Amino acid sequence: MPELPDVQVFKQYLDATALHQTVDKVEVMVPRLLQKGLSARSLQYRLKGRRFEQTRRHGKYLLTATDGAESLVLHFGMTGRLQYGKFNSDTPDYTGVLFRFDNGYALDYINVRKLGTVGLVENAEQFLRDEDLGIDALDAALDTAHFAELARAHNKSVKCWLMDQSLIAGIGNIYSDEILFQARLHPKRSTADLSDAELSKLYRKMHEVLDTAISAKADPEQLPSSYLLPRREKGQRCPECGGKIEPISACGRTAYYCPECQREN
DNA sequence: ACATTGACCTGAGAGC
DNA sequence: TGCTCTCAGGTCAATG
Repeated sequence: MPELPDVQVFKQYLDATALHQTVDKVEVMVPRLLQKGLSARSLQYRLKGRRFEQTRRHGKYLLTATDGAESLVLHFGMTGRLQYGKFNSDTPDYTGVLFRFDNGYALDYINVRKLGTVGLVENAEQFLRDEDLGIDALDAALDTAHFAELARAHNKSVKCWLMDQSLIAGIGNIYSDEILFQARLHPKRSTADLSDAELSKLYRKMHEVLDTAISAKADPEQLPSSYLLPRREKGQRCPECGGKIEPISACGRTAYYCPECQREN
């Protein structure tokens, strides 16, 4: 689930629930989720008594500054999510890390597939650099000129390029499909070959899709009927032309697209 | 440089 | 019903 829109929704959720709560205890059920070198003991020790003060999202990462010097870093992998509620001893299935607050509530970091990260960093900016993350897809500094420049500097398939977190952070397999469908571009087109008009449309559609998805709370059911996502499956009908949606292997993932609306040339 | 593959995990769904 | 196979919204390392 967690690409940029999903993580933005998690951010809003955390803001509305766990923000300003004081951490009383941290329970780590799945140690492998912890950032390399971080022990459950250390996480607990460093967070105890701290309050969650401010959140920010960069790409697929959610960073939560505490009232101390450190920020909590969450990455959700493919199946991570958050759940806040009154603490009771039988935690939900798949809770990886549980942050208990002194008000009797707890924030669950839940992750079925255990691919994800819970970490603690001193310097958020430094962390983002260390992770080699590019500019956030919705950062105002990423204007259409910068976007085009990034595209021209590479010669990769446009889907691969959109998903490359070191160039633009936040877009994954699902939303790259939607953005490419809305821009009517074939996933395997090379970024170096895109015209100015195509790049400009791609930029606009990237914003449109991400904004729309956030407004829809990242729920495919709530997306406009012109969107691919709710029909992202082999043999489903294209919302534009009624043709069949096809899978194609691109970038080591399965891309779904409309061969009619998204021509290769 | 760029693309692909397999690994890391577990569950859901398809097919037999 | 139960088994086996494949696949899944993420990233990383190794390989062509």
